Amino acid sequence: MGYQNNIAYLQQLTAAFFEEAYEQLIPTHTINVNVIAKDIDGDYSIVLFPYLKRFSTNPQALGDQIIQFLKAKKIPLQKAEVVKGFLNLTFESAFYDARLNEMFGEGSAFGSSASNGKTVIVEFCSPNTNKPIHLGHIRNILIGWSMSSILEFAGRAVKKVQIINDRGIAICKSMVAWKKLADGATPDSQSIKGDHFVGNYYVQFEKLFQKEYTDWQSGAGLDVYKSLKKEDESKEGFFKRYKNTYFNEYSQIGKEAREMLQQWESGEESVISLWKTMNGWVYDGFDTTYQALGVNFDKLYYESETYLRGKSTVEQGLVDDLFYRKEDGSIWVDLEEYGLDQKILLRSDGTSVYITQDIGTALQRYDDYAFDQCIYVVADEQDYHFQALFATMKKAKYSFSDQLYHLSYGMVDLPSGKMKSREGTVVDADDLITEVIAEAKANAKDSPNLQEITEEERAEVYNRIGLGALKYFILKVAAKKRMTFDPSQSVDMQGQTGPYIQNAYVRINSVLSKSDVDSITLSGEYTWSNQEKNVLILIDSFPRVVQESASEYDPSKVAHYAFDLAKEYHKFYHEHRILTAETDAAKVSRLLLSEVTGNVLKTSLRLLGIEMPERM
RNA sequence: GGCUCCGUAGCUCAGCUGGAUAGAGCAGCUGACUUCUAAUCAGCAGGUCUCAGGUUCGAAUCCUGACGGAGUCACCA
Repeated sequence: MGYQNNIAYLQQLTAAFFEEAYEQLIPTHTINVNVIAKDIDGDYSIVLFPYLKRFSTNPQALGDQIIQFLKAKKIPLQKAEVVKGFLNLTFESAFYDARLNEMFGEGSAFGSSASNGKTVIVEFCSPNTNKPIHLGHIRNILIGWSMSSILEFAGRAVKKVQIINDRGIAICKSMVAWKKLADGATPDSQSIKGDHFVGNYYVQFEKLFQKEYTDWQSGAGLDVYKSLKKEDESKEGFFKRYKNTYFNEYSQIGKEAREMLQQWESGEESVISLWKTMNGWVYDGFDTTYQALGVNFDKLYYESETYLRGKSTVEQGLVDDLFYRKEDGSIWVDLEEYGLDQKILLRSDGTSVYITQDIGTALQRYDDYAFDQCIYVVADEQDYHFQALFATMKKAKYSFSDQLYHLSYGMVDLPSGKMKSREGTVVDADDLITEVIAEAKANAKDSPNLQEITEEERAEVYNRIGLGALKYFILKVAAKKRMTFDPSQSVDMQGQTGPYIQNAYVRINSVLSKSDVDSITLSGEYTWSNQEKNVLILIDSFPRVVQESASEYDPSKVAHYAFDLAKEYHKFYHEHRILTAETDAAKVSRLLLSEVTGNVLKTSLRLLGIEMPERM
């Protein structure tokens, strides 16, 4: 846990220099230390430009001063020179032996931070219970899961939660359609996964509704069109716009769904019972998908259990004069002081809206965990909603309102454009998972390295490789950016992919298993090559990458790092013999380098929710 | 229209708290497996970092403005 990486080390030394030579305190993190580009001589460089004016000196003079300082401190430098305003430093080879020994000593904890005593809640996934999980949820889940792992590794106590949108008009639609059409069918009787089963009835409802609406448009709806249309508005445009109003005011089947919602709210026993049954089917289906993805949660919050608390909180806020009531009875909050708008908190009929239950849920969570931070992993289409939610909590003076954070990620597009359920272009999560694993199997089944293991073990290897490809493909893109998901690219296993990284680990694993060397401590007998130093410098930077990924809420940093490291290792592997190295010193050095690299690769992928196969 | 985000190679993406000659992967072309796992490696080719100004020793990165794309501005979630 005490590992200090080389960049931080040099920053600290430079700060100490400025303090000693100029009696100036310069914050260490502002000192610009970089790993030197490959084609320039040296390991690290300190950028001197920022200090020239301030200390009225020139690069050469300042550089020389720092060099003298470092020499006096007995820093093991092999070379130090000033080049065009940069102080370029090369450590002695033996310095890296010591660093590698340290990294090895940390074992699988290398890169982690000691607990900082903070509790962080990460909310992710959070599906509706009326349809199965799709590609959009997968990105959400992978970001949420990975972020949780990274934060935990970086020293926080993490609780993974979801808010399940288990009530409301959507699930009632599925229930109405089931009652009309199912004739008692169940997921078991039809051999369909529960969430898909319920989702099918949701689709059936929409079909019935659409037919009813279309019929109406050429009958009674015509008069409505004529009397309400805007100037020059086409029939098509009008009826598109009018759909919600039709649903609420005219639709027969819409009325059935709304009545069911009212019966639900008033606790009508038969409705509650059907609701429980159908949601139960959905949860069984979800569980299967979570298991396939290898994720789980510490606690599930249900909207049906938190919305009442949201309502009463809003009503109390009205009494406390934080909110106001309009003439029609709806309750609003004025967020202009936060640069936002008026926002509705309760409908005129007293029922709750989206933000209402979010208020209740946040309070419930704070009661449960007294969190230091609560992170909501939700797509960027809801940016405004979360601004409004957080501002409302602030206005209501909740102590934790500044500890709420919206991890806003970009939505997933297909090469053909946006996913649209109406056009059937939504990529189903279960299908996708099945497909990537099948692809991995197709690639791996003839591998000579998988012949000696059992069928079960082989299946596990296909699993890890397929999911590794899928997860890496999604997580390598910066969370906040919108991404294009090309299904054919997502199953690629060459180049910048999960399997490429897994392959580097498998190679290491294979070499280590053939080695006869037990415990190793290096003592500088071997001089590292440049390529080996590239790997050493990279593994040294791992703790820094983890910190960055955590503080920027972005798993893609870890993803790119894992690839960079695998790439450097593959290159090293080609250029150097390990088990049959020139000398024993070279052999043990390379073995230790390989082992630490393997550790870091495994940890990196674990932080992304990807498991390593032992062979492939 | 207001606000927010995005624009880097044919495609998918890094680099953005200012640093050295803008990088990967895929796709294309050429090579390397009797040798520790070739899901690998080496090489070739591919760029007006959307555009125009500004800030400065230095700008893909920061500022301003345009252009292009997306999201949002619901008594939906």
